[in-house]
Amino acid sequence: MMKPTIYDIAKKAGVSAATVSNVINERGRVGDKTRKKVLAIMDELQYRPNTAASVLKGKAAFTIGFFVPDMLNPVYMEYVKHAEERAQERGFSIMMCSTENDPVKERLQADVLRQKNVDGFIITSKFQNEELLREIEREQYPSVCIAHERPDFQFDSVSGNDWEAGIMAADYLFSLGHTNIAMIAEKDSVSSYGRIEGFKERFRKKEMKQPLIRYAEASIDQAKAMALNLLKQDDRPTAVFGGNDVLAVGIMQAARTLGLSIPEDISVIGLDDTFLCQIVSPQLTAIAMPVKKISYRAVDLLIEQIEKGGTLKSTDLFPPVVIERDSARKL
Amino acid sequence: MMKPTIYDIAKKAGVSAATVSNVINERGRVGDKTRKKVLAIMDELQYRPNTAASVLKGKAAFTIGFFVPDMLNPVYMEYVKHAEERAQERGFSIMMCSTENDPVKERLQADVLRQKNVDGFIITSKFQNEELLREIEREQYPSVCIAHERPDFQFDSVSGNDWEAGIMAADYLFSLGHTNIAMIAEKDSVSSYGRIEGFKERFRKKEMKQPLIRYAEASIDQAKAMALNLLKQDDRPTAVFGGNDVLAVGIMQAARTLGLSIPEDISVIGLDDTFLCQIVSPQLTAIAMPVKKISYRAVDLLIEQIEKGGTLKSTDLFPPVVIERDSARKL
DNA sequence: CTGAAAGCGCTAACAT
DNA sequence: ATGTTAGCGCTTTCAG
Repeated sequence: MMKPTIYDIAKKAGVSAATVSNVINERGRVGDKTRKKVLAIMDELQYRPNTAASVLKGKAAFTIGFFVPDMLNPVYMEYVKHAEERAQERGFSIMMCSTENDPVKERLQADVLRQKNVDGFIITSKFQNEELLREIEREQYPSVCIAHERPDFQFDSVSGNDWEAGIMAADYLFSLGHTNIAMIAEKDSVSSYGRIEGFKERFRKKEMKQPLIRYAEASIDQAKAMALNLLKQDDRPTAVFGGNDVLAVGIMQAARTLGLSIPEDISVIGLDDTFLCQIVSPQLTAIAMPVKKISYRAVDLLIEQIEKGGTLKSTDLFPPVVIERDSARKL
Repeated sequence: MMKPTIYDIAKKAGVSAATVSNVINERGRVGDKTRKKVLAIMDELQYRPNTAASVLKGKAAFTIGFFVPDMLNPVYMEYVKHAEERAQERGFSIMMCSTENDPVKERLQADVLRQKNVDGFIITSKFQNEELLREIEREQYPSVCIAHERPDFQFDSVSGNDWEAGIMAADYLFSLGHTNIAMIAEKDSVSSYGRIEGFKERFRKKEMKQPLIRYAEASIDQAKAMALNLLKQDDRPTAVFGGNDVLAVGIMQAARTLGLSIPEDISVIGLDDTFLCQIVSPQLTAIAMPVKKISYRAVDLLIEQIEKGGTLKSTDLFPPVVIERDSARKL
């Protein structure tokens, strides 16, 4: 017994397929008893419209392509999680797609998803493939960038305010009396750049000597290695700012292997406020990015684009907030 | 300028659509120069076949529906991650879908995904909705269960050997000289049940008094609360086994708030070996489930079902292995 | 080796 | 208020 089609319903209800379609889509005028009858039969036969057919007719697929660069940093999983949650509420599904920051994969998967008629893209990090980005822009393919502004492109973007987060990190540490402060920042990342600039800005304003900044990939081990190096110096900083939580965890581990205790010997703070912060010990004080809000807004924006057609070119910036826990102390 | 269709290619190449279809699908006999010409034009016009159309014709959608129960336990994210990785290698995409262990959501989303013509399901935990499961079984909808055997259903399943993992946990702790051991186990979970039974089995075999077992949801806070209670007893255990890593982290936090140091005052071990183990301090000794292998195998099995049609009814069980780190010590 | 034609399930004018 | 019809882009016999 095959899955019932709209014709099976129509036949059984003694009406035409068009009428069934009309009741499904609540379009056109349909008599009240006709509607009820059709509805009853759909229910009885457990009818489910075939999305492929309506997509072929030009309707939406109610599916969003979601790109993540790498799963090493849990913040991306948190973005996916919340986006899926919101998408479900809005009647959309998420096709998840990890690109490993590889321009070839980006191109491949973007093509695959477009073949599959996903209605739009959410991009959680810088695509390496600028050509692809230009193409998406040109075709006005509905897309929004998360945590990753691209002033050079006509994309909607929604992020936490990285620059402000950098500032808050500096100010918070200053307020604790620290002056000899270092930062370990993520390499090659747009958001990282904002965070660094905000951070440095504050030192400049106070006419203090610029903080030491080291760069690492967003991996615990790399951060640990950089931090080890940093903390072995003669004039060891009293506080280290991790440009994201993963980096901060690496810093904590470095401190521990050097026998430095946190926060007594050294303060460390993170940025993002992923669940990592609550798992490490001591729990990590961090500048929190409103990840959930960002995801929700990105999904809503994208759906608006899909419904209205075309890009809105809005740039939403959410303010960060500091979450005090136990990894930083007053000097 | 619209996206080119197969007809555009056909016209420009001076052949029929059927021929173009043949070269795309490498079917039928096509002359060598015809093929080359068609290929060249496809490339030039950046032609991408529209999946909706071929799905409508009855071909595969190259898409897998992946159900996760909740994102609180990172092990599910690790399953998704690896499944997506493997799916991509095999030319499939993943539609991720979280069900929050809610039977209504399960039903809703399963219906949605079937409408969207996903080729099969991967289910990472017990569906609450048995009726749905029976339906999937009856329709022979390609499906495989991960980490979640259902002997009562005709589903393929691939898991780590939970029973053996429980045994290994007990044996490992015995080998360290512990005898007063407790376990905090996850409530209402099929895998948890196996883990518990294996664990108890070993005590029975040794004719020791049965271990204390407490139940909690897979959340750090709940585990912590249970552990707090457990560790305040007069006859405090010298080792606690967390039925999964999240639970183990909760136990560690409880120990810490009681001023007990790990592993000096108390040993704790986890199960799954998610990245949590490497983040906490001390790093967590754990029984490792081969999550990556499981995901890969599940994807491969599912694709085999999709290609061959119908279920295979195989039950793959991967052996766990203990990963020693720093959270347990010899008594 | 290649083409003509029918049809997958649904939608949207346009008729009635 | 409902039905007729054409067609979305592709695949697949079946002829030639």
